[in-house]
Amino acid sequence: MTPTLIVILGPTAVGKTELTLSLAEYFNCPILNCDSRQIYRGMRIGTAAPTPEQLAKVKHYFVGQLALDEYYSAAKYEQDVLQLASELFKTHDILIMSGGSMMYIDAVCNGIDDIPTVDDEVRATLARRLQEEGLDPLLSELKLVDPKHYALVDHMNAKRVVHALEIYYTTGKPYSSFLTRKTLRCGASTSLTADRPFKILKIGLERPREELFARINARVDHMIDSGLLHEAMTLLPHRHENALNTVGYKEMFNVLDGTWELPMATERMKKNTRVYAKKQMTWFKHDTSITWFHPDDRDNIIRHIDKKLTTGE
RNA sequence: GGGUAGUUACCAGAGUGGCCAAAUGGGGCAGACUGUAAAUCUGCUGGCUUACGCCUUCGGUGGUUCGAAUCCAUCACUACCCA
Repeated sequence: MTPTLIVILGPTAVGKTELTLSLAEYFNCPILNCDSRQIYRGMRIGTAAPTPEQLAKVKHYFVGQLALDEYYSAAKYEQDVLQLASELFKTHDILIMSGGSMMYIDAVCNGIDDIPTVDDEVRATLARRLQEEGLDPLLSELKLVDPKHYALVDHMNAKRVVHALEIYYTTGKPYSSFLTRKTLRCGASTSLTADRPFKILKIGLERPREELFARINARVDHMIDSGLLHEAMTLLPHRHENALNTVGYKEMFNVLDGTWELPMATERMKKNTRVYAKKQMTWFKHDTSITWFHPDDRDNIIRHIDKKLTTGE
C-alpha cells in the first residue's frame, strides 16, 4: 500500500480532535497534530489541546513539546513532519495529520521555499527602525533593494515589508530571489502538491455557520469554567512571547491587567474566535483538493478514505 | 400636572442651513497571505449599478428657505428633575 498521509482540517472548534481520535483508532495509526499553538507547552486550556486522556489513547506528535520562548515556524514544521513521517511510515501505512493551522498544512502538503532564518540582530534593528521611523522609509528601502517584491508585497502590512528587509539584510540577497514556488498557497485549483514519498488525502470538516459559532461560544464558556484565567496567570511572565499572541490569552491578560471585566473578555474571545474560524474557512475554500464532510459523518468519511486507499488513486 | 434634555444608518455616537448617504467606534460581511500565521494586513457595511451616477433616508406631520439631519410649529415616544 502506498504510504498515505490523511490530513484532517477545518476551522477551529469544528470537531477535529474528536473525529481524528476516532479515525486514528480505526486505522490504528498515530496522530501528527498540526496546530501552531498547541505545539507549545502550558497552553492546554486556551488552545483546546488534546486532553491527557486523549493523548493516552493514541500516540500524538507535536502537542505541548515546545517551550514558550522557542522559535518555530511553518518551515520547521514541514521539516519535522517529513522527518518524522519517514520514520513512522516504516511501521505504518497510514498517518493522520490533524489541525487548523493553514500555513502549516500548506507547508507540509505543498512545500515551502527555503528561506534563511533571520538574524536576531537584524530583526531587532528593523523592529526598532519601524518603531522610530515608521513604515514609509522601510518601504522605500525595499523598493531599492528588492523592486520585484516591492511590486507584490502588501504596502500596508508592516510585518511583510519588514520581513522582506530582514531577509535582505541577513543574506545580502533580495527576498524575492528565494521564492521559487510558482503559485502561492494551497494550490488553489491547480494541484501543486509537492513531491512527497507518500500520498496525501485531505479531509475537510465543516458545519453550517450557526452550528459552528454555537460550538465556539460553548467552548469558550467551557474554557473559562475550566480555569483559563488561571492558566493565563501562570503564563503571564511569557506574555510577550509570540506563542501567547493568541486568541484567548490576549483577552485574559487584559482581565489580569484590570482593563476588562471577565464577561467582557469572554465575549471578545468568542468574537475573535469566530473571526479566526472565518479566516480559516476563507483560506481552505480555495483548496479544491479537499473533500468536505460534516464531522458527525464518520461512517462516510471512513468509507471515503477506504475507497481512496484501495483504489490507490 | 409642570420643567428640562433627547429621538441620527444593525448598535453606540458625531454632525446644528449647502462641502451629508451623513465623522468615529463597535458589531456584521468579504478578501489577502510562502518563515514566530490563533499572527499580520485590506475592502465593504441605505437601495440600484462594474463604474460615472441615480434614487430613498436623520421619530411623525406640516411649515420657513433657492437649499433642512440641521431653523419654526405641532404630535408621538424616551430619560431625568419638580409635584
